[in-house]
Amino acid sequence: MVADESATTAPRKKTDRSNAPRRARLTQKAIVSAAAELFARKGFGATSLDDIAERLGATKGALYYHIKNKEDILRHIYLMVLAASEEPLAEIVAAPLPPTEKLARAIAHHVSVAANRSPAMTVFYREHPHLTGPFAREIVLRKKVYERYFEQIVEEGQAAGVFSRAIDAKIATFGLLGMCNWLSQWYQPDGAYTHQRIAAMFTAMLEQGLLTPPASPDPA
Amino acid sequence: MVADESATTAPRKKTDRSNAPRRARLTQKAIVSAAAELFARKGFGATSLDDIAERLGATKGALYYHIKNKEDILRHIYLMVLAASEEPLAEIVAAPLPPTEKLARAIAHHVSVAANRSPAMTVFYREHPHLTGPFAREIVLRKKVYERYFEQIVEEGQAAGVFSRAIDAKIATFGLLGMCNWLSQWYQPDGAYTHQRIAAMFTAMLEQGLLTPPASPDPA
DNA sequence: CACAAATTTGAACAACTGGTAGAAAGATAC
DNA sequence: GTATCTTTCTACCAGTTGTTCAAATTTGTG
Repeated sequence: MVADESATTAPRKKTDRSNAPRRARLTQKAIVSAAAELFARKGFGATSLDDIAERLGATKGALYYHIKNKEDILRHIYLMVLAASEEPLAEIVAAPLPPTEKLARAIAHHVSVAANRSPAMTVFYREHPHLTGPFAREIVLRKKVYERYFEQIVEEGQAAGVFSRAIDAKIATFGLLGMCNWLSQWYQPDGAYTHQRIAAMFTAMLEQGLLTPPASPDPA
Repeated sequence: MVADESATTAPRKKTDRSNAPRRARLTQKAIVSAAAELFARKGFGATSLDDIAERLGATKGALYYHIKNKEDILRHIYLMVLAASEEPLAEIVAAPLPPTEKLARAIAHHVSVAANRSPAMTVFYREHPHLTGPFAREIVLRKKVYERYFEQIVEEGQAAGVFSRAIDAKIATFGLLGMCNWLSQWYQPDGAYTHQRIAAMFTAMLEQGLLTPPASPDPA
């Protein structure tokens, strides 16, 4: 185990790099996205830096040239999710649209983020206890701001009379967010449903409900 | 702080042991429920057996008299959740009720489980990758069976014409389950909402939707 | 009291953890 | 070629992990 044939993996010396590049370039982005997958699958606490390095075909030591420490990787995952989420939603809320349309677009946006950044999203809603210091507080805050946008849309709809006041805006918001966020538990990119179709159905469910309209007195 | 008066519920065998036992008895149930809270808060991978033992005022070694190993604790958490969930739902589905009523009761049941067994539920939906072997497969199966009950209710409603066919039953099910399961992320037992009220609003949302009924042509 | 069974202890263990230091390799420019 | 800078590797540290186990302790019973 100690005496290994180092000749087998001997690094090619000089210029001839015509062969396939054995070693993929190690970047911060690659580390973060590899870590996101591992964190999503095994959890932050159970994933070691060795695991991450191995997955990238590198060694633990190399990681530390690109990242500060383990928590720093987690930080980058959170920033990645927030960067993809916040701005588009803020634009939708600010746009001059009827509440039903705002809700539809907001759901489409959120579902799309959840679907495309699936591992990072899983981590986002699972590993926040492992963030410490001021950054942890910042994330909680930004998450609340994000969720508040949805609540605003619901409230707007209620004020305009298009959404029922019988349902508490806060609970409605938690409900619709749960619906979307739960995607990360079952959505498969290569599955039978596109995220567009899922978003459309979620919107229909939330706006019209499951019940068929009471048999309208429509004489043929 | 350590010694609770178990005398109140003590089955009191023969000799009168009216005095309080100095050391709280270490039981499998106590271990599992303490572990559930810690797993929910810090994650399975980041929670050590020392943490669990310390919380119970015992030592790590003592745990092994009551449980086989760490994964065994997790197993018990899963069994606990399933035991509280499966049977009541099966009864609701089998009962001779209209689909809308079945849906309402199923949601009420599920929300109540999620609200009362909060830490265990959090663990249930978060730590399944840490289950290994045949037991892991069994859990996946039973979870699917459980979720299938909800799907059945939706399909039943569609067949009866009371639920719209425009919404895929599978997606509707994932949506409503997400709504309920997300509770574990925000529900606080001492908060402003009882789980009954939450369930009622979720049901209203899912059945009628958020939209106010189209202004009925109701003169006067 | 004694005696046995049930329970807990505390130490030991091998394996692994996140993190660090420094040498070595590779690339780039002169 | 030499010099410089970036990137990766090896080796190691100090601490923690899950697990085992013989010995000590507590408990129930006669």
